[in-house]
Amino acid sequence: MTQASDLDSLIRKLERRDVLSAAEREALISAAGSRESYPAGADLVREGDRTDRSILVTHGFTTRYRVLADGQRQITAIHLPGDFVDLHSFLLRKMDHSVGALSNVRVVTFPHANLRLITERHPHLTRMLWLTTLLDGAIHREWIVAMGRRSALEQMAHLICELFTRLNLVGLAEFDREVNLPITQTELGDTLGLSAVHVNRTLQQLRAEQLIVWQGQSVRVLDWGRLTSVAKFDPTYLHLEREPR
Amino acid sequence: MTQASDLDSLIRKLERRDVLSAAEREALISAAGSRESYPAGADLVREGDRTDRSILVTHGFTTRYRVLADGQRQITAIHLPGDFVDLHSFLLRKMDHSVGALSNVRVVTFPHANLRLITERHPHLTRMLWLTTLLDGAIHREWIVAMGRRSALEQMAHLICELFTRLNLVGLAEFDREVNLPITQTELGDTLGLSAVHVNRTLQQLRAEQLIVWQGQSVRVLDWGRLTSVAKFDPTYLHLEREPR
DNA sequence: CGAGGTCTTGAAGACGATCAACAAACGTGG
DNA sequence: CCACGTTTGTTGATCGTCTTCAAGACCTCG
Repeated sequence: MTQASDLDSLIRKLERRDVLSAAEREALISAAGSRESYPAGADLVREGDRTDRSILVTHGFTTRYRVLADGQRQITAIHLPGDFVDLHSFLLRKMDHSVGALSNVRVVTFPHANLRLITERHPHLTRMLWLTTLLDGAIHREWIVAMGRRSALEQMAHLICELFTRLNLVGLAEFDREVNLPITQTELGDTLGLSAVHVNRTLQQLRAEQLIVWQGQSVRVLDWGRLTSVAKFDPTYLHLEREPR
Repeated sequence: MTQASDLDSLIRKLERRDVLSAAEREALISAAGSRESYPAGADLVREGDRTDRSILVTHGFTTRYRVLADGQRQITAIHLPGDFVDLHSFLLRKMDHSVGALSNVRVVTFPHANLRLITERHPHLTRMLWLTTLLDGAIHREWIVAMGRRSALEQMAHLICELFTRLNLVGLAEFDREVNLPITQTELGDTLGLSAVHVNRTLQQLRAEQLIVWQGQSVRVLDWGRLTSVAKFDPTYLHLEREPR
């Protein structure tokens, strides 16, 4: 069964934005269903699926992606522990994208029936769950800005800044230490809308400018200040303030 | 004061996705606050604002946009009548983008206090409002796919297909008739992440291929089937099915 | 009628894609 | 523990899409 500690990242993420009552934490824990594991490369959900549950990542990394008719692939979101991969399926019902595992992942499922109960009994907790999907939307908008108006170098730097900040939030990154990012250059290309070759050259440029070290899955930011300035990274869109919501 | 008919587009948009009870329609109407008007070019909301209300467009077109330090601009959403421009400000609190009027617009405001009451008394209506922000997110994802993996021509065709479909939903477009789109080529460029010059050439190509006629603000699709196939437009992401949510 | 915004066109150049080949790292089974 | 096959990363050369710059036409509205 699900253990309370599985929800630590989620609760940490929520409590960064507002206070949760003990009753709300309880409600969240009792809404959780089964634990599951998926190997790297597996699909957790497929485009077109109609599921009766939403999935929370507890360990590992996943992506939302779509594959076009000609085989081209675009990743539209990267999920870290504490992120729901498809909370929107609770109301959208039919998946308009797939969800794949970047690394081996462990998840906890939330039956939609239980989520519905939360919306009927816990207005504030409902708003907090709603908030997590709004944060998704804010990140989507930032990616649109990056894809539309930033160079490959800026875009890459921006993604690294975002991932570090979000990982830090759930205790998985310190800004001056190396971090584990299980994502290949091909996947980075599918995320940023670039070719894998150009991703490679962009990373080399970031390395040449002494901004990062990226070897295998280990990434280290050498100069956070300069990286954020290259990226024009402003974390406002992550809404990190704790306030009544 | 707000008239019930101001909410027609919103209610039409919601009822396309699920049934609303009379009590829910009432609750929505009584949650509405003042009516306001803005001239084309005005800002309804500015990045950094903390507002105590959310805005619903009843007439006209608006955009969400961000301006980068170097003056570059990126539009991240286009709103039609029946769309909330910033329902997310109810929970995100601080705006991470601005909202501008593409045309003269009329709006109805919803004080956050009233929205909060809805979340406390009307679980299903709350889910429907939540749903509208999830639809925003789904559209964002589709734009990310378009920006990352589609050519300028495909991207432009896709945007036209999306706008026609969304306008049709609120009774403002027939697929074989001309439609009023108050958006300049510069603004199209800021939407698609292209230069205004390239937007111009892309539109000329769509015209040369007998797909559209676009003169001033009047747009007419000449061959919906071929346009959707050029755009690889699949409306799944707009979640047009009516079902329990 | 004039002025500012919008649209259009041409020329040159940059950024990133594509193609191709090879090196390095990884994992799997023998 | 090594051999081998596969995935991932790296490099060079060429190509194409889209950008930038610049100028002129058109249009709308005071």
